[in-house]
Amino acid sequence: MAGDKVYYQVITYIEEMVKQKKITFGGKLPSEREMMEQLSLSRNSIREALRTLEHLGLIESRHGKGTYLVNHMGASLRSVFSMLIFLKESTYLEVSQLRRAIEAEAFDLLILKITEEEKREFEKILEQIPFGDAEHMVKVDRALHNTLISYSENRLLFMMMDALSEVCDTCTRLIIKGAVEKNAQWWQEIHSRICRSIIDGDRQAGLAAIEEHYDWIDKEIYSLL
Amino acid sequence: MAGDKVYYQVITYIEEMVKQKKITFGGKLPSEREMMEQLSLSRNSIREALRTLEHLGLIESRHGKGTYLVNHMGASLRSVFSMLIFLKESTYLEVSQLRRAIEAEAFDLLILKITEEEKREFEKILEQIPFGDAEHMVKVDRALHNTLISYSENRLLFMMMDALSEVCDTCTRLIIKGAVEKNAQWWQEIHSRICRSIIDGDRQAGLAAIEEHYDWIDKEIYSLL
DNA sequence: GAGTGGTCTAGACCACGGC
DNA sequence: CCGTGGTCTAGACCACTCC
Repeated sequence: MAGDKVYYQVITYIEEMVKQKKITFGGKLPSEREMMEQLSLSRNSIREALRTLEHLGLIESRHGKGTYLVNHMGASLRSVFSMLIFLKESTYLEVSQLRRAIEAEAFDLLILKITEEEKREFEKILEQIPFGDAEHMVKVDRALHNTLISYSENRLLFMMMDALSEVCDTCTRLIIKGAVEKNAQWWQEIHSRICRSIIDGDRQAGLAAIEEHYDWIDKEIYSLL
Repeated sequence: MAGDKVYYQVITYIEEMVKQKKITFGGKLPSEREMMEQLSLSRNSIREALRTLEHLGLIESRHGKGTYLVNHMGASLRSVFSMLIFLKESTYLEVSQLRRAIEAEAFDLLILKITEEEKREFEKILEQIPFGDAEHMVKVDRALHNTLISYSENRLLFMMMDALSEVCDTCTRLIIKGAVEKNAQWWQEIHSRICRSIIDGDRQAGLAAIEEHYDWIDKEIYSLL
């Protein structure tokens, strides 16, 4: 966190306030004009620093209200990933491979510590799989993957998956819709298998289903290029 | 990438230049004073925008020289992860679990497309495992994990692993050094197994070894808390 | 209307890099 | 010495939110 530029003073200043718990998430920071006095810096420098922190996901400036301490690190990750894709420094296929890794790991963690109550959640999802049109199935798909990740109880995995999902949202939607239209039965089956393996605590079957699920997605991505 | 704030004009401006290939990585952008004229914005706004892009990893301002288009997205990721840890919105254990996921996936990709030449690289590493002190073994460890990831040919996995590694660098170093001192033989064996499984193309054995490797790290992290 | 962020003005000086 | 980024000055006006 070190640096020679002036705005690091602002960052340190805010970090101190966080450390000493003078502000917590959702709390309001001193106004720009107030920080200006307290740190004897120009408003320019204050604002440059705030911009940095804003894009780090630590604060949010609300017009007419003030600057607030928030936790939007997820959005930060998202913008970095978007930039990577934009600059072609990464591809959808690479993103998909990372998603596969995260989902498999989340599944592994989930299987170890899932409660009966959580299992019932998956039973509900399982029931919803057979019915509905493409739109409905996209929803069920999201619900399943989301629940899987969140019950893994690893906030980092959750945040990563969330960020990555949004990055290639349109791409994914296209693929999923294509899938449920062309191959609805297979799609239903693979998701049912994932659900059931969670409920039954069958690690091998679950991982295999996830593999198959992503193999298919990767194949589709490949065919889109 | 939309937004109402003025500095989005600057971002769009630069994005356009990138799209039209007027500048490439390493290239120099117009000076702040020049952009000021071209976009009819104040220098303040230009600079706020540049700060945003700098912390996104897209540009770098060099004092006395100018602003350059770069690719430092890795550093951006790193700072977000550091912030997460700093704010206790994530833990070393969570980071370790993500690393495990990435490494397992990289291994999977690697196994599919490794060349004979690349295998020889792992043979070299394998030879170096038995010799040396703690310091040496830390180096070999790095070399192995690094080579594994980079041969997976997924730049995203590589970048993620790189960012995550630096975030918990001191923590990891401690653990590894502890390992090679307390349990050198086990440490050597597990790394040998990873190498051999790559050379032999034995997916099951490799994944098992990686699991074991990270199980041990997680256990150590747990005992540090 | 008071307070706040968003932006601008029209300059200025310093520190750094390259010629 | 010149161009560049880093920072500052001492204001200003607008748009927004809350009371």
